[in-house]
Amino acid sequence: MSLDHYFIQLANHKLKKTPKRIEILRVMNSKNTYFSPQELWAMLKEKFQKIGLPTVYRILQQFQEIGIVASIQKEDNQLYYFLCSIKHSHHHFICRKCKKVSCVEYCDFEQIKKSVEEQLQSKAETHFLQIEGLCKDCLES
Amino acid sequence: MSLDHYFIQLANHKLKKTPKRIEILRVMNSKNTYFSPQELWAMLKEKFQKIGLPTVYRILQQFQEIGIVASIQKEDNQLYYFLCSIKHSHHHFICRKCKKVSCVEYCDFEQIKKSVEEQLQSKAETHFLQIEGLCKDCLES
DNA sequence: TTGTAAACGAAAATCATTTTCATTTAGAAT
DNA sequence: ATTCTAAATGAAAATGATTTTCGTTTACAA
Ligand SMILES: [Mn+2]
Ligand SMILES: [Mn+2]
Ligand SMILES: [Zn+2]
Ligand SMILES: [Zn+2]
Repeated sequence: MSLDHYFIQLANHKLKKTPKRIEILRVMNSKNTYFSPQELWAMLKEKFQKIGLPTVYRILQQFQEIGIVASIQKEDNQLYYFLCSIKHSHHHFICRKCKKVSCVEYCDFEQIKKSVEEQLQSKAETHFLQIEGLCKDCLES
Repeated sequence: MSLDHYFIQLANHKLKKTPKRIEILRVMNSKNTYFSPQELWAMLKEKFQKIGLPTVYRILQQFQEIGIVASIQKEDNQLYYFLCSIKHSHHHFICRKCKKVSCVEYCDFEQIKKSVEEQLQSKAETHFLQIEGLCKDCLES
């Protein structure tokens, strides 16, 4: 996706187009993988003489708030973000080898919802689904 | 479920049947809700004059390793555990009001797996699904 | 009853994440 | 182009959950 798309979102939410934000977007947009704040920080330190880790955390949080990044859940309970501008509820496929993240729009939750509600007599309101495996590229290599 | 079931698992894995372990099992077995280590610690402090937080963390980890507790994922990225002895892959329904956790054995993942693998030409290996809503009791009250 | 590995508590360490606050900067207004 | 100001940032410290260390205690088998 074009960086301009993200710049427009920044403007829409009155977030300034700063060098740090631009670089984070550039790095994240160069690969479709998820990143930890520390990883991004390490990459940004190669380009900027001064760059604080809190800045990275802040920017990622803001990007999540304005809906251009999403986070994934890992066993280590740390924060991982990736670019995702889809607004409606959907899910993610994550390659366990290369960390690539792909959006999964298809999900027939109705069956499970129905089963849960019947068996437990409860109301299923939301669901979180994350799929892991090997992506096309990693399967081939 | 009877506490004896858990005591047998302790014995099977050569874990001693200590007062702290017994009490954690008793507390967790008294409600079908999830607990944070800190919550359990607070409850245990009422019964024991001396009880360290690391003990609670250690016991919960061990219980997870021997397959009598499982953990849930929350937005705050902290650890939450609940009693669950089901060995095979399944999912959980969590009541957002009372924190009750129910196991969900039904899941037709084949459809999504097929869709993902076709569209992304990837291999879907594992999936994590967590359902949130209101349980029977909380719906009624 | 005794021996011993396992369990435990206290204290400190670790480490990811957040807060504080003084300084700098993007971008709008002039 | 210059000025102004709220937003953005860095440095340092704080926070808070979780883990490690290590000396003492305990479960339980012999
Ligand atoms: Mn879904
Ligand atoms: Mn499933
Ligand atoms: Zn891959
Ligand atoms: Zn409930």
